Amino acid sequence: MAKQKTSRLGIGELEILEMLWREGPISLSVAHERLGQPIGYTTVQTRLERMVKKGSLKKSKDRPSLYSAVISREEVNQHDLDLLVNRVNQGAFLPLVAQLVGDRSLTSEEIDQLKTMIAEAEKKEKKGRKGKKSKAKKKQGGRNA
Amino acid sequence: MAKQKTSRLGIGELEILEMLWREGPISLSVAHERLGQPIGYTTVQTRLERMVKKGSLKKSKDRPSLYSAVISREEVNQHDLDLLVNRVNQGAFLPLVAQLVGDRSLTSEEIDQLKTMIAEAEKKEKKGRKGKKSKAKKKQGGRNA
DNA sequence: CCATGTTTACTACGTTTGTCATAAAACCAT
DNA sequence: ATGGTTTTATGACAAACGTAGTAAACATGG
Repeated sequence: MAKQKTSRLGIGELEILEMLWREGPISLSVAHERLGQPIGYTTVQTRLERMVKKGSLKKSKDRPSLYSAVISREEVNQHDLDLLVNRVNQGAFLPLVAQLVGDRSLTSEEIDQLKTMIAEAEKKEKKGRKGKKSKAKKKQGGRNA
Repeated sequence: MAKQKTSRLGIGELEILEMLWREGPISLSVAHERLGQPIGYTTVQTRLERMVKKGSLKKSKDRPSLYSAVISREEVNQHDLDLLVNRVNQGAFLPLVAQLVGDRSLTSEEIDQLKTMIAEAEKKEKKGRKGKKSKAKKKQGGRNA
């Protein structure tokens, strides 16, 4: 199997995707507007078209064609998150959570949600520990090589 | 205020940085080895040099020059994490934590650490609530029109 | 039908990035 | 000093990207 290209989207592509995620399927003219930035009309067209060609966007058959993202915000986030996790200490994800949690002041609601989340995880952990004999954590140890 | 360049590092640069983070200051020849991949010697040289020129790496004056990352793993992670957070529902970070926590089976140690982490945050929250009057999270609604 | 405005297609150009070849320089063992 | 090895310096080329101009196709009010 081919070398699993890292396939990270460039910042430019992300910019387009972000717009489409929040604006939904839109025409080129609208895209140009919504993108704000002092950027040429055909420039946006080119960027959009290239992404269509690469498969990250699709274009509807409507008269003013509507462009929309093929990959969801969640998928991209998941992917980026994975890359991030694999970049931190041998795949440990706690440092990331720590950064996430430590860098902002949380509201008590958020704290509650976090607690719930942990409780969930704990329940799962207990079950896993009882049901199967030592599940051992997922493989993400030594990357591809 | 100028438009806050997104400045995301490309995947290629990240690859180099990752190597340097884990290997520490190393010479070109070592870098070539450690990078593993079937890649030409001078290719690595070029990539390294370009990054030096751009300021993301620095080269020592030793005889076989040693290359090292200028930005830390933490800084990059922090930055990427911020971008990620801003991409998720209006800056909400909980979805990310949820993904992080939900996608893997945690050990009880990890769960403990998470609890500790939450406790910390809670302490901070209480204190903040007493000291200042309602923090109110800042929105990040419309960009530059 | 036709002038005019909108949408789409095609072409072009400069920069960045990945890939590498050549070759000059510096180093080292004999 | 001399030849082989390692390190460093340059030059190149193609693909990807951001930017945008030109023009063909299409739609529409008159």
